[in-house]
Amino acid sequence: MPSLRNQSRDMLSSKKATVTNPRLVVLDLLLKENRPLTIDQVLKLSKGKLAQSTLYRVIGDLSDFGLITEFTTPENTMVIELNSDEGNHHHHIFCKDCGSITDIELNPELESALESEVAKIEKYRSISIDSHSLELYGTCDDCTN
Amino acid sequence: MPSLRNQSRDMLSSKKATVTNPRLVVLDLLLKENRPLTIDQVLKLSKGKLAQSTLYRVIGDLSDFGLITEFTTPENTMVIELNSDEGNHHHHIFCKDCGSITDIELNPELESALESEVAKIEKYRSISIDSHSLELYGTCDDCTN
DNA sequence: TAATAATTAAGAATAATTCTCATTCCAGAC
DNA sequence: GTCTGGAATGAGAATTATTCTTAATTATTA
Repeated sequence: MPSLRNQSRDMLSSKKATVTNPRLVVLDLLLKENRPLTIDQVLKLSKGKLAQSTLYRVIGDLSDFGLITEFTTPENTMVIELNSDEGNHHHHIFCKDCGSITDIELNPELESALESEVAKIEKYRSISIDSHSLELYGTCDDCTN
Repeated sequence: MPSLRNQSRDMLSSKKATVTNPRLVVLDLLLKENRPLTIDQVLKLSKGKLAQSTLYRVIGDLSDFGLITEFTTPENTMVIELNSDEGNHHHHIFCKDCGSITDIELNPELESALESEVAKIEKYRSISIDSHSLELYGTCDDCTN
């Protein structure tokens, strides 16, 4: 039994979640690929081991457990990503040519400048802001060359 | 003939675009409401003067002319917004309760810090970035009280 | 290992958006 | 003002992504 599988098991157990095959398949894949994956990618990479409806439900479950995060591409399709232990905040670059999604972290000063600007906006407008997302759109490394 | 209508006409003419009723209806509405509008809002506010399929096509056309911008809500439905003459860059706050969408501008220093960070990322990763969007999710003024 | 509860798979249902194509409208030539 | 060719529209069908339903299967725990 590969180590990935044990990691996935542990992740589920640590959340007191039932350990089922579809959940393991999705977690294994995210651990193995170590990058955000679209629904299509998950389905293809898991080679028919998952029913599509199951995938969507499993994604909902894993999100609820706090193990993964969902977001969407500019074309409005779902992407999932493993939550790191530290839950570190980051952003994404979407390549308009190949559709690849890359994680980026802002330099910490900028990120905290952003946070404090958000806090200012909250106060000034008397609204409350739960989260923010910054997304970059462009052409990736591979597609530029 | 109201002034809105003339403004809308002028916008289309200035782009050498054919002036048609559906296009005028959409532009009039955006000028009148002066805020981002969802597809549903446009359809309701235009009270059956537009076929849904026409609306989607007109939105594509107006985007191509550079008159409006499309983006999407966290629930993945389309929103359109008039492009200001200066094309000033701004961001959005989405209220998770009432779904309202509000424009915000970052303070200029932060916005330019963001720009230069993006430039740095471009250089460092040898990618090219066309645009970025920052979106805030929370609860608006009205829904907080 | 059996009972119970949770999860799955398949396909139907839904929602947003795009497409098709026959009809209608607009803009420029007369 | 009328004509005409190309552009745009409207109605509904088609498509795509996602969610829902339900009977069957699987996981947990006693």
